[in-house]
Amino acid sequence: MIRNLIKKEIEKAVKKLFREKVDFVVSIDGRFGDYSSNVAIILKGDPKENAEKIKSELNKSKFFSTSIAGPGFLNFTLSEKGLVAGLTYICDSKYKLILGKGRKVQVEFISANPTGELHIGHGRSAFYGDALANVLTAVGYKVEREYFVNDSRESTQIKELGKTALGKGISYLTENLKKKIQELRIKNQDESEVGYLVAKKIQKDNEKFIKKIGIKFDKWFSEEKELHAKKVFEKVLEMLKKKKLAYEKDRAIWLKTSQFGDEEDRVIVRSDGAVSYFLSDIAYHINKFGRKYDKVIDIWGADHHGHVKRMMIAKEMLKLKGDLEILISQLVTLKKGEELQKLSKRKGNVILLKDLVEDLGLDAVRWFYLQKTLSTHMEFDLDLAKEQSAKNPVYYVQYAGARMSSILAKSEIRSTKFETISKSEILKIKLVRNLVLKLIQFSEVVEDTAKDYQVHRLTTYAYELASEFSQFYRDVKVIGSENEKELIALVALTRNILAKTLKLLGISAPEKM
RNA sequence: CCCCUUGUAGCUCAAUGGAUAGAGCAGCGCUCUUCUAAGGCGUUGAUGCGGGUUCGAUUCCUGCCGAGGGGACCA
Repeated sequence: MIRNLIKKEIEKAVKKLFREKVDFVVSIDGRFGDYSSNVAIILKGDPKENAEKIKSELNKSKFFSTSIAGPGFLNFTLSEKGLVAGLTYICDSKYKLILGKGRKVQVEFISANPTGELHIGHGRSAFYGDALANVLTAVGYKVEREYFVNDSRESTQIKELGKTALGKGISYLTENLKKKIQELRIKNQDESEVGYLVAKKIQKDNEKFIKKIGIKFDKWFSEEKELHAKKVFEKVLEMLKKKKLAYEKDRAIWLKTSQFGDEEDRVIVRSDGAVSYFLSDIAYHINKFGRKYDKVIDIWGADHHGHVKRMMIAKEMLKLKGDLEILISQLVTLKKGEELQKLSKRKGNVILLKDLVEDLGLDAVRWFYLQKTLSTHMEFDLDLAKEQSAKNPVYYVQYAGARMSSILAKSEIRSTKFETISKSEILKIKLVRNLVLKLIQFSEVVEDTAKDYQVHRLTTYAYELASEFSQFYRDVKVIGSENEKELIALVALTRNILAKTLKLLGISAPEKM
């Protein structure tokens, strides 16, 4: 909010002083001030002269003071009025981040095949997708979470699963699956049917587990029920043929994606008559956009990245309305000795997410995943993860929160209105000022994250906030202070913002540790 | 061979084209008569290699080297 205010003031000044329009940034940078901007350097002419001009124009502001440094950077230091304005903004209960403006967004993630339990690779998409959905909700989008269940009787993996259940194969075979197969007392001999039944059971377990790790989906979209049973593929095919976007060749049906920039046309119905994955995806996206989302976000594993282009092309071909964004999550490889091994459910070479959560605890696991960007190539080492877990920064952050709770519980003062902070002298204390600045950044961090989806920024922010508080805690005694009332309000606010940040990440904020 | 992603400190990760590349862990020093020492303070230590664009490059372009993924009528 303060950042936007500074930006607007600069824009005003630039408009008045220069004829140019420039694309400048105001960044949170505490090294030389509280915020800083490169505007004077980007403008034509001598950067320092530009900076001087802008500075003298901005000096009218009562919210911040401006200084010039380096090659022409403008650094802004908030005045007390500025700090109070920032605080007011994040405290105002009526206030809501309105970036999303109530637009409908769907986030589809995990969507693991119902052929086995979730492994550590799925953990990424699971927690990232969940946190992203939280953030988008926080800025005013209407968000729906969806999980695509790849349970079509026709699909290869369901048939393979059926084969295994009938003792004719070993794909996906684990101890757990053996148990399930026994429980089902299979009589039917049809691979598809058996596979479907087993998959249904596996899916049910996975849904239970996902709920247990704190993720709630609005919709579990069954390929079999929603697409296959409703003959959607036939309808889509007919439509594609009618629009002359599909044709038959070598007994298969192809989509003319090459006319829209793809390297080659793609098969949508195999020569054996089975629907390809691509057609299934197209039908699914027609369904999605038919539900009138303004934006659809798919989170896919890197092994599907080759499909991104053709999916985008298909969307264009069909003129589906709304934005489609496909995010790629890099895969997780297992480190065993010096060798890297790809996770494979078919080979049974996996570490289950369930086991990881049991060993390390949900909060530590969530933090572990969420502190990395989606593009990090993770080499997973279970021993290392366990070793690190005890020192997971999540505990540091939670510990700071517990200290805040402890202060609040011990103080006699129960009124925690933020207005008291602004009316007092405490803003003159350096450590209070630092803490307040960090609090003010909260809305800015959330806003940035909603724009670029870099959810890990929130873990960094949570850590920084905890760190600012820890320093404050060391030197500023709250209970018994002559400013106790004001300081209590500050602690309560810090506690509130920290809890909000952790909630976005899906991490708990215990009162005691 | 082609395409995508990627290479930052001993390890795990950050860094909207910006200023002195940040954290955590590990290491080495301090620091509990004080609201929780799971804390605080200090310190050692890094952009794979070579060009280019730019006032400025970890970031953009390009060549090489390494890693992961894709290049199926599997998903």
